[in-house]
Amino acid sequence: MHLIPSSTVENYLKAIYKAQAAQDGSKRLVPMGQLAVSLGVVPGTATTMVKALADSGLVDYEPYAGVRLTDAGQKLAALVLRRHRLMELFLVKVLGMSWTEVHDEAERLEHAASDQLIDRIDKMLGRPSTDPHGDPIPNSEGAVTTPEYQTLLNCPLNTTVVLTRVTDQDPEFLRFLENSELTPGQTICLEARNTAADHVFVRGKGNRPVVIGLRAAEKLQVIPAKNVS
Amino acid sequence: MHLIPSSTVENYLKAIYKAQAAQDGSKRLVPMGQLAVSLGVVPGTATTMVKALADSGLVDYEPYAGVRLTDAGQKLAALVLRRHRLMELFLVKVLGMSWTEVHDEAERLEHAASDQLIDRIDKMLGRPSTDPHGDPIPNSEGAVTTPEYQTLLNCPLNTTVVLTRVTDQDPEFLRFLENSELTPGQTICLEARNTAADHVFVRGKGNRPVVIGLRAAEKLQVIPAKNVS
DNA sequence: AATTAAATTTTGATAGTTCAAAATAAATAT
DNA sequence: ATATTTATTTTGAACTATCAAAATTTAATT
Repeated sequence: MHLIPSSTVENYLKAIYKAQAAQDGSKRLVPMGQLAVSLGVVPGTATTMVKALADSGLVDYEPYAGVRLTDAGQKLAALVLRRHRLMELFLVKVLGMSWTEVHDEAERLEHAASDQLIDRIDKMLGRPSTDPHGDPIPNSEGAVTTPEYQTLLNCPLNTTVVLTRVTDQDPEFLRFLENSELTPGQTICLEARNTAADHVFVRGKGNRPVVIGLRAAEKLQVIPAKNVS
Repeated sequence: MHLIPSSTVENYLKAIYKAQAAQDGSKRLVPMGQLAVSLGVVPGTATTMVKALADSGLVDYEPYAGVRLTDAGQKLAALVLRRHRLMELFLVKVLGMSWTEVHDEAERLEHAASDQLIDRIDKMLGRPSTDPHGDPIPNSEGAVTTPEYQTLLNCPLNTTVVLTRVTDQDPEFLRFLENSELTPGQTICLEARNTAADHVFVRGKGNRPVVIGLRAAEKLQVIPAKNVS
């Protein structure tokens, strides 16, 4: 019944949260198989844990259908993401680590840092709203406002846009972006999109043209250059 | 046989290390009961874990006698202490936390921080040799030089000395010291020592006289004021 | 030396997290 | 609608870390 939020529990909640966020607003159930894959465990393990989470009231579980966070689970997950993202930004801003490599470090520290420490970091960074990848940072109550960005898949052509968020944490991918001058905050311009060829043409800051596949293009979120906040 | 150094393993090694350091140089065996108490577990638990540590070659274990770190165990323990102490200093120096409260935070972070992060912190702090409590910081090879300080129990009377190390991490005790202006680095003077009354008289910086018991006095380590390094 | 007391080890159980493989349910294809 | 594929759940087992309580060993007393 009463489960102390261990690292494992926090990771399950986080994975469910991200899966829900990825599929739309929320509502829909996350299938067990997908959850198991994202956590790197065998399906049966996910079933077992999810049943325990359901007993603790952190998720709703429908056998053979999937899981969904309850309000309590949602809040807890958001607080884990808050710790993770503030930690990432801290590692970049204060310790000078590369934004391409902070993910794994933060992945471990997020379970060890106290709320007090996190709040201190938050204050030191000036209560930031996004992390180095452009992911929104939930507040200390677990509330987040996730702006609806366009991606390079659906944004207008030949318009100046600002690269705002990168939804993939793979260091290799991030290093590629860095080498291509496609980093969050950069002003870029989508010059062509070819569905048949499965690629898009982006012109980055240094006027450098880069070709990337549609799968990767979808991971780059942008806003029109005019309403930079 | 091959045991991955979990937080638990690291904590056992650290506890054995500290017990050895507390009783003298090393050599002698740490009794199981003492180890169990310092880790907050039941004696049988300590026995079980220590046998596993012995199987991994991290400790020498003699039934009914006690444990002692092997060279491998010693090195690992020192590296955990390195992480802990650098983390403490970092929390104080960079995040502005109080030296009286960083212990528990570091206790958790020391198991999550990568060597890479620790080295970055080490560099940022200028490769410091001691933490906020005056405890020496092992180098990245696990080597430490632990100076032999005197304590308020055996230092000369009416001599100016520098409070150099405090060997107790209890926040309440540390806050008492802070309120009494007895913090590491302060110049103080031991004006009286009374074994019968179980107390000593110290005059701190602001000329403020403080009386403390011998048990507490033993936790305050000092060096003569002249050879401040 | 014999007895008592204290410390240590064993034994049996439990909780959390995981896997492998068998059983079952749901979805898809024939 | 029946068979087959795919996804999910169950079952049985393992591993880590722990405790309670019984058994044993060592140390201390009488």
